[in-house]
Amino acid sequence: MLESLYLNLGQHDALSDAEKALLAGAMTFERHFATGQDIVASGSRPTYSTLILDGLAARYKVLENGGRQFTSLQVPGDFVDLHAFLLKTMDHGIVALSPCHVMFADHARLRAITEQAPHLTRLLWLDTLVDGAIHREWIVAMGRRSKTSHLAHLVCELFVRLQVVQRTNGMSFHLPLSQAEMADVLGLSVVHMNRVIGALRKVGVVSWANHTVTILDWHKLREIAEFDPTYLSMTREPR
Amino acid sequence: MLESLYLNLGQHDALSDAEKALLAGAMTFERHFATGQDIVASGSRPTYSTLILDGLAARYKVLENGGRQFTSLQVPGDFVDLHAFLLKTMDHGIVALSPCHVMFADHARLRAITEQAPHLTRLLWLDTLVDGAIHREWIVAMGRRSKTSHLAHLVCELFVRLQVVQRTNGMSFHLPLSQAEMADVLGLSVVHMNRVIGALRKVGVVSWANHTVTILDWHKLREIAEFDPTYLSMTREPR
DNA sequence: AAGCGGGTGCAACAAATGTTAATGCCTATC
DNA sequence: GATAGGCATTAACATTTGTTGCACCCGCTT
Repeated sequence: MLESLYLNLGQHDALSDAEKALLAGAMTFERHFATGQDIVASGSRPTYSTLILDGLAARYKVLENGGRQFTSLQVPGDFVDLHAFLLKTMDHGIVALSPCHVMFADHARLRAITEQAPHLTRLLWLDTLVDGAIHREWIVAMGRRSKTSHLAHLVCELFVRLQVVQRTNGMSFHLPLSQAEMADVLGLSVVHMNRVIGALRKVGVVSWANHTVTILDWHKLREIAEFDPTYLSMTREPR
Repeated sequence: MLESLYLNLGQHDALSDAEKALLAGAMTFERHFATGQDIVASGSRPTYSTLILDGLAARYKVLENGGRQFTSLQVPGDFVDLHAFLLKTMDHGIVALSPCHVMFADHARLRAITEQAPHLTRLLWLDTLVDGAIHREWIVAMGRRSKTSHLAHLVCELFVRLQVVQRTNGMSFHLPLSQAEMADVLGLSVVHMNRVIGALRKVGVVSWANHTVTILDWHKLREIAEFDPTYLSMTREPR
């Protein structure tokens, strides 16, 4: 059941059986969310953190004018709100972008892990640090990349992250977002999002239909994106 | 000497004298950096983390076309690269935006803190989580705010953060960035950066000259920015 | 079968933003 | 006190991005 979490945390450093047991012990109940449902509400003060077992979710904020911006995409094996364990108050919401199967980790038990299991604590901390590294990469993409490059970068990132948790199929992966939702990821209008996807298609690096993205030319895609996966910390070393 | 760090960490939860001593004990030597110097190089694998005692620094990435994007601004009391303690490899550089006085915390001693001082460990973890929260707010600003609102939001954020570490002077603070550097924060051209600063001046909410920003109308500025400081976690509560 | 709704795709035009270039004001330096 | 360089500011023009509106397709319901 927690295989994705073990794959996710275990990509950075070895995870012992005892540590896996501690993680499993922190888990409480499971739940399913339908597409579009809020998994965590902005402003709430959760007493548990949410692990995605299956499905795709996103963090988002909404402005007064109604504009929505996604600040991250979360794949299976990700804690969507591990930060709330210490930040306490959610300053953003989390929405299910597909049917989501999740499991809740109790904050009191996470706290016990920080008291008794330093190495596992560091791995959980690291998980949130990688989150931050992804945020920084998104900031760079939004500020200084062309929109085509930004989208290419996102495709590279998602492919690599999904590969870690074994959610890719050859060079394809499932991406259930509508173009309107993609626009809220890149910070564009729907019309322009459509243009940018068209541009990536036109140069022949991806096919994109029926919510399935297939990378046709990884080398060229990576070049357009200037994608360097260093920020994902995928090397296994002592932490 | 470490007063800014204590103020920064202590804003989220009480910091005991024993914890202050542990932090002080993790520190090694100090150093000064001149404006424009790299404090940490991209791609390096530091064995210590850098605390800013005084001055302003920024994280940045540079793209192949020469474009630079700052991903954060760091004020006194901030660890600029605490994440490198666990991420190991720097995927971005850190540059001094003013003369910087810094002090280095040894990673081996930070690791000892994670083994022996769970509460302090959580506070350090929290510090990196607030970093992430700021990143998310920047993503929203870049994606969905008007440029004027983005700049207003940045001014609000910097004012509040500098106030915590007692670097404000009434409603003014020192901001040593040139407009070209500001453009690399907001992801704009220099010319447009100038237009946006002009727009904020024109509505009379700030004066901005000689690297000094003065907030003339906090209420209105906050309104333009839709600034809500929740994401900075400035409430003191058990963590 | 007809109608509805959501999503994609596209065209025409409007607005925002980038580029290039010029001007003027400082300050450091010789 | 002359000069050069960095920076802020503005203008004119080019490019990118947003807005509005519509056509089309597909799955679903009536």
